[in-house]
Amino acid sequence: MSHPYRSHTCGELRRANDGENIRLSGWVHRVRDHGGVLFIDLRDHYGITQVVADPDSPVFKVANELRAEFVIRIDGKVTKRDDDLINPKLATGDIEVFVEDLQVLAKADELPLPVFGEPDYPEETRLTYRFLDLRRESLRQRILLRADVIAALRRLMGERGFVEFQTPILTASSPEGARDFLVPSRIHQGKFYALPQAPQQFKQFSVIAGFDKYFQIAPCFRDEDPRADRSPGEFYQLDIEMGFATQEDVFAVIEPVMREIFEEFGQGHPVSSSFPKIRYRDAMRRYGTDKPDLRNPLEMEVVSSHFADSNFKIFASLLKKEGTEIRAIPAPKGGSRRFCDRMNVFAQKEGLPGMGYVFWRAEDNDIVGAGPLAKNIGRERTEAIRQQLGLEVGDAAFFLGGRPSSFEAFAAKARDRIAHELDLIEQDQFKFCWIVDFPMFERDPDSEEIGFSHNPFSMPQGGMEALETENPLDVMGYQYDIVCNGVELSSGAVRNHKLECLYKAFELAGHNRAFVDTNFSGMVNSLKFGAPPHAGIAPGIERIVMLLAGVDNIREVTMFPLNQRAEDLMLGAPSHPTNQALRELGLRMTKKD
RNA sequence: GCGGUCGUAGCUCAGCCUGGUUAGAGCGCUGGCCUGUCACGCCAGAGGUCGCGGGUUCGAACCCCGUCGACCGCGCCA
Repeated sequence: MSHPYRSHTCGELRRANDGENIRLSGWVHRVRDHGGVLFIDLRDHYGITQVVADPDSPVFKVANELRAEFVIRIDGKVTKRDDDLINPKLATGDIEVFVEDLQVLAKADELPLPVFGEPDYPEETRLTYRFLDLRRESLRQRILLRADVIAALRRLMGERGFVEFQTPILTASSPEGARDFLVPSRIHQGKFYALPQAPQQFKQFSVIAGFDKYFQIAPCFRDEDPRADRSPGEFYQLDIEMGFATQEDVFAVIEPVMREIFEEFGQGHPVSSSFPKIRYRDAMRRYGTDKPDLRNPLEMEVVSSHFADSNFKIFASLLKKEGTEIRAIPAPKGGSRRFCDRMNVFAQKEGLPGMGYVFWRAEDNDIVGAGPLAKNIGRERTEAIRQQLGLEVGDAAFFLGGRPSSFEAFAAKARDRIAHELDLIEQDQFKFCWIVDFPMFERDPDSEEIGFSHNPFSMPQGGMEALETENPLDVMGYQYDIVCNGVELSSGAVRNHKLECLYKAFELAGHNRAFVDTNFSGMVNSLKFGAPPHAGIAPGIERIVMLLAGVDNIREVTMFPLNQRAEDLMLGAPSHPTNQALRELGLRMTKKD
């Protein structure tokens, strides 16, 4: 036996190895002690093999001392199992190994976190003992899935002529965007680096430098509060930028990459054959959100005309104000008072006064709307609404009114809730779409001032001419999001590579040239020396893997995540610096009040 | 910064609404028994400041106030 630890792995032995003398190393997954005979499930990266010890074995006594997660090396003989003893759940279930020698390579204390059986454990424990958590099959498989996805992305991008570059981690603070992580400079005391929120500027420089197709599995750092689908601190993007490219060129690259990834790793669930393009404005109107879940078939419709000057005074008077409308969420098969009341209560819990509804039932061979709202507006208007929404007996519709911005967020939730309750969500598939034509500018509701609504560096549709002649609020950008099952996977844009046009865009957002020159000097400079038209996108890696793995928490697809309070419980980060470190950096701590 | 939910054995949870003997169950752990299990089985045992502090009460896991923590959400994330 030449190797000190193993001749085979724990996932390798088959019936064909019957009779061989072999050596295995691994963790004691589980011991089943029958007094006279002892079964040890031995586990390594590759699988589990059943090891058997009986009183005839020279190491029977040692085997009796084994506990969960001991690391051992065994020598033994592979034996074919009798037909009635085969374990079909194990890849190695046709055989077992009779142990002849056994060495304990490392003992294990009583476990703070069991590996076998994977019982639910508090996340704090799982993060403190992440190395144990990672021994558990389900987390382990998700981390391996992530690795496979990243490897496939590299392959797919490479096949398309994209070249992977590394960009700086110690870089400059960007005045726009999220909070930066700052790193103090020792050489320049009092100055700080910032960790990149994304390699946004570097990827543009790459293309401006003439590298036609850039990509990177890029680490991004943002000091913002976490959510279930948003890790505190750091995350990864498939960062892409292309020279001489239009919006359509970016779509043409990303669509097949996404489709291949989701088809290969998506548990066989079907993937949209084409990715429909939905204008931002239409998405907000139909779904109340710019990241619609297209597995949900419900679409809102504007039904203002049916309520104008009607006897439903709340809506009728509402509609007299500027910028208001009434929208209906159809609810096929939701036509019971019970269901409608439940949704109304849901609306009230969400802070609305309520949600009006009509439901339709059969009456004397006729379809009649029921509910207080139907009574108020009368039979004709109720019927017109039914016709518009294409609803039948047994269906219902819910109504929201006011300025769209005041109810759209709730409408999106309600649409989601209604579809879930009525079981209308199409399960087990990936439905993609593009959201396009985002507005370049928006009016701040408080200050009334016009600012960028998205990325200031995006190319406005219509270019300079549009900026000079159109109402800024009507100008749209070449900006786009890719959305899958209601999850925003990424944003992208055609970049504004014309300096004059960039100045003009900032001017409309209330910033003069000096502001742009000061805050974006690198970008401004790069546009002065022959910047090609270019465009890009950056899908979030974790979001993709979450969808593929079917989990709704980003920490379930991250090997060593920070907790909700942005702490590393294993290594104790963040931690206090030493006085010497502070001195070298020229920093002094002050007390927080 | 704000809101919601939760906090009882190492873990998952019951008990709390309606205060009253010794706070229970399953899993895990320890010991014993068991020669074919693979979620092995059987017997026994250890293990609790009911998150913490205060209040009400003759009496608090239970009611009230405060506080700490976890998770989820809002703000934030161009």
